[in-house]
Amino acid sequence: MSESTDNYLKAIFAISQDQNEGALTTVIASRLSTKASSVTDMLKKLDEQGLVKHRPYYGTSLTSKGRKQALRVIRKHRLWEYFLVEKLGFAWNEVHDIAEQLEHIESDDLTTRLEAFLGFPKYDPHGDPIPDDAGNMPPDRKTIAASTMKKAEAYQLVAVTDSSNLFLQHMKNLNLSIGSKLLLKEKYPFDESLTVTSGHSTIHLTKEVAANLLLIKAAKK
Amino acid sequence: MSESTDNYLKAIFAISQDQNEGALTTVIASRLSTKASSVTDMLKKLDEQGLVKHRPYYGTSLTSKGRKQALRVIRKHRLWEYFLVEKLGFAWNEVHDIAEQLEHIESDDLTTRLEAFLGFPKYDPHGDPIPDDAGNMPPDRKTIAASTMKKAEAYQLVAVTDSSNLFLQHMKNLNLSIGSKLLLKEKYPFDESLTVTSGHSTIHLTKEVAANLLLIKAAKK
DNA sequence: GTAATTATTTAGACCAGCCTAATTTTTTAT
DNA sequence: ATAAAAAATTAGGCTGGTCTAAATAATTAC
Repeated sequence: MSESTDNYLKAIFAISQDQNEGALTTVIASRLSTKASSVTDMLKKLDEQGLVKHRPYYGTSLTSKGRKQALRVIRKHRLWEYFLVEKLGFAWNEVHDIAEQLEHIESDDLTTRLEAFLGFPKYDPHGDPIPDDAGNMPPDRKTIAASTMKKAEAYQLVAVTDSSNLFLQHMKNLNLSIGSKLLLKEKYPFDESLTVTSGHSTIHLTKEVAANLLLIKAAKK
Repeated sequence: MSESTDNYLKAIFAISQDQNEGALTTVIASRLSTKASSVTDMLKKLDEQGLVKHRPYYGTSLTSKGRKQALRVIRKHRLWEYFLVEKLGFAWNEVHDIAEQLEHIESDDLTTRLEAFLGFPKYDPHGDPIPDDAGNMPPDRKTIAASTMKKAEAYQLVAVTDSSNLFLQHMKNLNLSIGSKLLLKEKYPFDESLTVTSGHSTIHLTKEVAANLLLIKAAKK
């Protein structure tokens, strides 16, 4: 399993996640910043190895073998992100590229020891679930977008839907992070923006921002 | 800088360490388990990049740029080894191959944070010195081989000269590890073996083993 | 239903890093 | 000093993964 193989499997997994159904060649290409012809070549090889099922114009999907491998890589990526933030003190918007390298380290023993060392975390610093050794995701948290917050209810920010550095940086500027406790203060129907309080500060969330923040109801405090 | 480049630089560095003077092509080849012709190819490229100075039949040596890069890789390798043993609980003879992968992760920020997280260790689990950020090795400890131990003197095992898995495994069987406190009990001139005590147990060291154990004088206890 | 657009594949090439086989250069032995 | 041995290099080829340019297939627009 080369690093390139891992990256293709991860990309196909991610694409099949949000847009349901198979991943189109062009979509894979754009996600991996590569050319469609390269993707065609590679998919042929992955298909031969039994990792994906490739059907032109319809989409490529992972076989169970491919999905298992993709989950292994995602597991490693998220555990390392957790390590980088919780143990080494990185800001959560700085860790992606490093985790992108660490996820390719091969050693099951390392992965299980790392997981134990970290205290068996279930979600990474972006709020994404960490698969267990068998590839099972932790139970879903019933999250709501910040845009649907209600007054007099306490919330906790547990995940974001946009993990781009641009958005992560914006959150940092707003002084928001995973774990922040939020209360709705005001809603502005005109532009669908809202203000919330987090601790002692008040934060204004535009419609675009609010849509990307996932919350759970929290014990009032 | 590719992983392959790193590995060549490391190999040349290590060879120049023990056998003084430049590394011969065949020696590099055998150390990297590759063929002499491949080494020739690669040395040409490294020379063009200003990382090594290659002189046929005489030996290849690192330029200061090459040495700097080699030390960066060695630094990462040894910090990761320390991490694997001290934080993840690996046995010290299990960590080499994993560190061999981790050493190629690119991020100076990661390296400095890791170093701080580990408490600025000066020696790795095999007793090898860890270069600092600028490539400086910690001050030499004046070690002696176990074969020159004297009675009524307390010693501590701080390093080994053979880091092969075979030797490391043997040490584990003997119940010896870095940090062990040793006292000479008896010397047997016939086969140059000796017996030492470590805590409450007595250990018999053959000539071959004793030559590979490096000790410092320790406070008596 | 034909034309235009979009998606995909093929053909041929490149690069890093490795290989084998053959050859050349240097060193060593006698 | 010459022959044998050792060290190094060259020539040519392979693989994985990528690319560009050209060709083909499917979808969509009208």
